Amino acid sequence: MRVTIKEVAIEAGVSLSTVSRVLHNNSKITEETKDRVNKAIKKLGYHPNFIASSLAGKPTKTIGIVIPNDSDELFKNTFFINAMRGISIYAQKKGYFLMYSFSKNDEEEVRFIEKYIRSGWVSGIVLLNAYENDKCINYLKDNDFPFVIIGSPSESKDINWVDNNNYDAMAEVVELLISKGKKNIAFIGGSKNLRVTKDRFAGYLSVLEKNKITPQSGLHFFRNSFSESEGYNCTMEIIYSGIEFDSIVTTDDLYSYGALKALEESGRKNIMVTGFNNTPKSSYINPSLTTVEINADELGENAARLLIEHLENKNLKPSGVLINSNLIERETTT
Amino acid sequence: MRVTIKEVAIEAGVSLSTVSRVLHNNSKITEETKDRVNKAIKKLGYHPNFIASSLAGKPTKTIGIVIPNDSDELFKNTFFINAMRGISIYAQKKGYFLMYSFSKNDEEEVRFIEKYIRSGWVSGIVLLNAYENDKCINYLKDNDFPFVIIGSPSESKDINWVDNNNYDAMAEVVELLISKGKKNIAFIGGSKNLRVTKDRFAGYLSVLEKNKITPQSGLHFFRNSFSESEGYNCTMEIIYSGIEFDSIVTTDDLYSYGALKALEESGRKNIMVTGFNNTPKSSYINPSLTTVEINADELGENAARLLIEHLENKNLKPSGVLINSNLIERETTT
DNA sequence: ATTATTTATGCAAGCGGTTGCACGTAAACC
DNA sequence: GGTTTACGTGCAACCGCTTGCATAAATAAT
Repeated sequence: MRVTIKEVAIEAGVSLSTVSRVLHNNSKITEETKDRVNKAIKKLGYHPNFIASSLAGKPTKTIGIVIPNDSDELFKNTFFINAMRGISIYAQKKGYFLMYSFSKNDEEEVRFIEKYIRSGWVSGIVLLNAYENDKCINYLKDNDFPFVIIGSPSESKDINWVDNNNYDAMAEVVELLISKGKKNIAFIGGSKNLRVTKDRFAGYLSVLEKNKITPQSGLHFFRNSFSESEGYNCTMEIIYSGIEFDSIVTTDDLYSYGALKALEESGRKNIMVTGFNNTPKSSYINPSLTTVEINADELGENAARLLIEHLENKNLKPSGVLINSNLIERETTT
Repeated sequence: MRVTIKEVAIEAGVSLSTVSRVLHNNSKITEETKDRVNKAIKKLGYHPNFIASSLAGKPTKTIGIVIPNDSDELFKNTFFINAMRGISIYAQKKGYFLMYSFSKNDEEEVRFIEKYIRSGWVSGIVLLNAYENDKCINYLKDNDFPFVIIGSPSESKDINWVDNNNYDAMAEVVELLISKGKKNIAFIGGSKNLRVTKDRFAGYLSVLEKNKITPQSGLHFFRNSFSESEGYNCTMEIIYSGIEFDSIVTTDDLYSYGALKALEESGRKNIMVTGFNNTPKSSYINPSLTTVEINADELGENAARLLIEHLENKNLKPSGVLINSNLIERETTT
């Protein structure tokens, strides 16, 4: 059997409570008894039993991570592992345990969250949602359970979130194109309902305005799914429309791959293209794609920080954190 | 406060023990009381508290996963996330929770394992070690703690492991080359101390022998680190040596990338090259690389299966499982 | 010296389940 | 009809730790 607090108490000649107090050094214990207890702990090789400790009321110091498993897109894979690693870096530093589960769909996602909460295992949850999942958020809010979401919530409900500074990131991209003499910049993005699309589009518009360029709605595209073919189609639409354009920015590398394909097929030269998310493929293709690295590690790390801070200080107000991204210049903008 | 077994007992008009027994339906309880209890459970929305249950002696049904975090290369491929997903698929089906931690180095790895065990949280461990880590294995064996390792142990110590059928996989690769008329096949692999290298090399030799081709030691390379530059160097060595060769097999895509570079630089044509691990880059480069998909999902899934089976049946003997891989033919072998 | 105040430590009641053993009742036996 | 057997259920101890409250000793105040 493992060494328990009881053996330590006997060895040190004190009561169980004293040992427990030494362990949490919360009460004023004489240096002398503290020493005795610590020696006993060392001598017996005692390690506290977290389960018992949790049952008795201490927080579990465990965070549950829920990962959607419904998307095969590659970038998400590196995104997830990096985010998970980021979370682990902060959590481990703070002595927290990490649990994870992959969910096939929204419904399962809620079920897992429920299980995490009801079982008593975890004291906080990180939602690694690439997109909206109001079911989860509502469930967590209804249960008043601490959580943080990576990605911004659609409306600014008062919850904890961590996201990129999408406005600035896209602004930087557009600045780059303008500095290269581009003026007619097309925009291909996801659904306009997504906060991320709105922010990136706003960043795009801001730079146009700053440079006294009138935005042309004929160059703006919002699609409901992320895929190469959507990028291809949008680009073809522009070409057929006859609207003048000299460059394309997108909110996801996938769109850009499609755009590049369309440009090549239609023989259009000197059109600069940029992407978003720095997917693995972006550096291997020819020409290599200028894109934005979103720093998933940092997103994860800050998500963990935010959550743990709120776990340890219950009356902190929910807040959001913006993480900077890096523009990676490659061949499609030269 | 959450609903406890006590409220259920009162609601159903039975004792705590009866409710507990219904929950585990291990003793003979009348259908009628069983019904009453189940109704009460449903009515009150009762969910068992795993923490209490674990304290009272039930297994935690939680598996700890330890991931080495010391190599950035490892994060370029999707091995880990896929293995983790594979593990989750089986574990979740069986109602197990999953914990993970990234470790910076061997030492930290052992520390995390120790923490997992001593805290009482986990009842089994999956080692996601790309290579040997005897410290961990020894620690786990010394403590007689259930675990499984993904990758084969160096010697066949009696432990649970899951690995690819590296012998057959490499044999298939070499068969392919021979079927294309190749005879002088170079081999570039990792350290010969690694079981994985030994197995793949053995598979390679077996096919040569079967085809009455005499292996030439001048075409065999074993390097201690996995990197593009090692692959480059080995290939250059062959070229300088003047030994005739018409193809190269490697035990990792990274070597192959280096080899391709060397071949291109030196203007050698018609040399077929194959890799291993199906890294993302392998399909994007030009020419695309013929390689072997090792099916990380399946490795993970089977690791979880093996571990859970042993957890639930203590007197099972340790065993190993071989997972098939798939040869992916691409342009470097056409 | 006596009483009031502080302080370090111990006591014991939980936290929410599990389970060996005891017990009462009903069925089975002679 | 009385005794044995089997079976379903309850009692209570326990898992290892936490913590409010009580207590005894030490210190300060009068």
